[in-house]
Amino acid sequence: MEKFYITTAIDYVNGAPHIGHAYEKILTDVIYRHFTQRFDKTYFLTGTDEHGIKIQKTSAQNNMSPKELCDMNSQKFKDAWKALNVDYSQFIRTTDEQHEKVVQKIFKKLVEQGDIYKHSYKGLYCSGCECFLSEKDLTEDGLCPDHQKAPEIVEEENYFFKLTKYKDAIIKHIKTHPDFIVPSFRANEVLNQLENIEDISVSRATANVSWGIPVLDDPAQSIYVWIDALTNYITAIGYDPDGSSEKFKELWPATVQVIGKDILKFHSIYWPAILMALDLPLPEHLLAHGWITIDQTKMSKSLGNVISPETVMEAFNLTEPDSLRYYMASAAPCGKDGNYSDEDFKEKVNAHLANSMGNLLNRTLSMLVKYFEGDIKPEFLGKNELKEQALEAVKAVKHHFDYFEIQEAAQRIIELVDITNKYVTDNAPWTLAKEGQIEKCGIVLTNVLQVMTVIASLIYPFCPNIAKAMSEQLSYDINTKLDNITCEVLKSGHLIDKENIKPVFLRLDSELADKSKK
RNA sequence: GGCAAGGUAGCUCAGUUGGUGAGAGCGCGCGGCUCAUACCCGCGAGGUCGAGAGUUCGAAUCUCUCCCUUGCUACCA
Repeated sequence: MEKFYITTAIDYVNGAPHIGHAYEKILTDVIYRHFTQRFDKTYFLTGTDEHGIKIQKTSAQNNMSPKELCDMNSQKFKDAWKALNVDYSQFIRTTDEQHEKVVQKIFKKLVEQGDIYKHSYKGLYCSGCECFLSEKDLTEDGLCPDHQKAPEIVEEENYFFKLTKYKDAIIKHIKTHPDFIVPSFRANEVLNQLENIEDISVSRATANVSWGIPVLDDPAQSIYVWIDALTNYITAIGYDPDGSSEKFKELWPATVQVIGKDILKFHSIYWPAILMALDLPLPEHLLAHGWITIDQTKMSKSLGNVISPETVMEAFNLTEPDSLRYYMASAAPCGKDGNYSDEDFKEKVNAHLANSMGNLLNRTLSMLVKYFEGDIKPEFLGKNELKEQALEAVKAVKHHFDYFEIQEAAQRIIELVDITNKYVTDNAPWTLAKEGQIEKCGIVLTNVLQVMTVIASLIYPFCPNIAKAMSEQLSYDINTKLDNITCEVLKSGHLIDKENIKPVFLRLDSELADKSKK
């Protein structure tokens, strides 16, 4: 029995979720759902990162307590993932009591074993950044480039984590595990960054940052984001320095941790170092995805082009998230940036989901009803020329997922659809029916329907609702494991009545799409 | 500035270690079909493979120079 544990980055709750957050969760969910079709034990963790001075400030501005703000925004993320059919197993919040307790214990353990030490530090502190800046970070006027104000000179005694102690081990790990960082071209970037690594500050004066987890036995210091946030991946599933849960022992190390390319440094350097200090194995893969740009422009609040998943759903009047999921997961080669545009979205989902895949099922079932009253006769079975191609596609899709080539996997599925459409046209069952070659006609239709069950399974991770609609019309069990796919599950007997044949995905209306562009 | 990746048909891109006349998808044009969600199938486009030079019997594929783009370096999915 193979296990599969996948995580997303936890989102900072200083605002509402946007399409970039959604992209990561959809991508993760697609991967997760695929592996649920293969493995018995799968687990998907997501959540929110809730401490820090930004939350503290934003909540004060809004006359709320930090916890109230976190509760409110965290709920927005949960709602968004529900709307997008993101089927996480657990949603962790860094304000969860269990998490906070274990973080304190981890911190204490690292202090006791000498991996965390106290150190007086004098430097240029920007309260906006919530961190010390070096002089080269500043503008010519000596201002923080991001907040346009002068940093203060602050001397503070903080706790530091001995990152440098693990530098060589991390370099070695990256070099000996070429598939640790996906895509691999990012590994070079990380190795470069490792050259100039220093110990990192892992606490803040509670006087400055009160919204954080206090250091055990030293409440004047609160634990900074690295130890707090990164450890969520293990605290959520029951890690405890004093003895971890069975669940933890079963799930850790994570199979793949999905993150944005911007936080790869923290996940490929800080996080492995922390794990090494705790004597825990490292995750098998870090999957660093790119950004979603909007109409070729990077999405940002200042440009006012931030799109939320709801905006897209409403613009196209979508009742199900399947098409958005399909588009986002297959829009970009994994790791590179992908672009979102209304036009491209409409074009892709219409072509693939409606015209090719949906219509294929529709036309075939219609003929089965028209010529055979919806019955599959025994003599139609067992002569499927498409079987090999269908099983080949299953193999290829699995292979692509093994390497997190999600776009390629989607392409391969559509390729199988195209092959099958061509098969229908080439064999022209409507002509066979007219010419009285009734058995051959039935065989052709049955062959196609058998392939459709395979397609339903393969498309399921991307489009769970569409896949379910397909499987219902085929009386197929969508929970079939990929290893059990035979391309001959349909048996003789009555399959469907005319009134139960329904398009599984309707074309996006062009007028509607035009409207949404305004 | 440093490190890295890339510039191939209108668009998005494939093109292993150099070698049959340079490809796919989408869009577009024409043709076919009529079972189907005005769908599906076939055919076509003639792109100096960023520019220049070099190596070679032969280069989109190797070398050098130049131009341009992007990523990382430098909080943020």
